[in-house]
Amino acid sequence: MCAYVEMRGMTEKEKLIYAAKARVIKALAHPTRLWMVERLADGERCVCEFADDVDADFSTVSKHLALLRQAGIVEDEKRGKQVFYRLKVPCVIKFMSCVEAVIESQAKEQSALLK
Amino acid sequence: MCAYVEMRGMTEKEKLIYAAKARVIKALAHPTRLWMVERLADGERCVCEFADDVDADFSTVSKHLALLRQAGIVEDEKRGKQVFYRLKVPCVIKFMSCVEAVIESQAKEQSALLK
DNA sequence: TGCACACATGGCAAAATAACCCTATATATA
DNA sequence: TATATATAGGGTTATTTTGCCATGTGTGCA
Repeated sequence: MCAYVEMRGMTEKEKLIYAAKARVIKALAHPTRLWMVERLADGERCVCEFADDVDADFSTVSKHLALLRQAGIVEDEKRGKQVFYRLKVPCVIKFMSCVEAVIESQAKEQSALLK
Repeated sequence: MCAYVEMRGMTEKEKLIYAAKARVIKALAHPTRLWMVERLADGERCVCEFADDVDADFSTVSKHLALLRQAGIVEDEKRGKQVFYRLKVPCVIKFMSCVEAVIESQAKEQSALLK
């Protein structure tokens, strides 16, 4: 322990809150799920559309979408034989530009090293 | 496969991009790391401050911070015996309000079920 | 010079995740 | 009603992540 004044431990309530937040973010932390979320920014899509586009088993795609639904990021609606998914809280899309900023900052650093 | 017109598979380049994005988001997808990132919004902190606050081994805290650094989210600076961490791309903080919105949306739904 | 502190890192075991295959369910359609 | 289609969910295995311990490194101080 270091000799510091202002100590502020993580309370029990905070632990629960941050676990919940991490759970939402974790749902976005997968290439396929991230891609699907960004596609949903353009409007709803059914599972089979994703299954065609993504190079993965149908059941894998279905499970990814289920995970996003459980996290509260998307919602689904069954119409006929198909199930359509759409963004429930569209603000998640806005975050992507920041993620890109992180990557660009990294890239800039990397290229600076080569000089 | 369903009978749909507009099919747009994930290109190889997109796979790389989304893997990179997911890597950044994954760095945030942990309760302890998330908590540390939010604390850093108030200014830099040294590792030992976190170690005092977080209920985990010192080495665990150090590894979490290393992971955030490798993801390009924080940067560190050694001053004397201590290493100080600070946010490198502060926009990540703005995302938190959206994550909270997701959780509130979920909570609202849950309580609606009880009526 | 030697010691104590602040961190980082390698190794390891447990836990969580991911992706496949297979089966079950619901809905349109013949 | 039988059948094909669209999707969900269980089971299993491989991979990744997590967190602790032990150890190594650098820095200030006695």
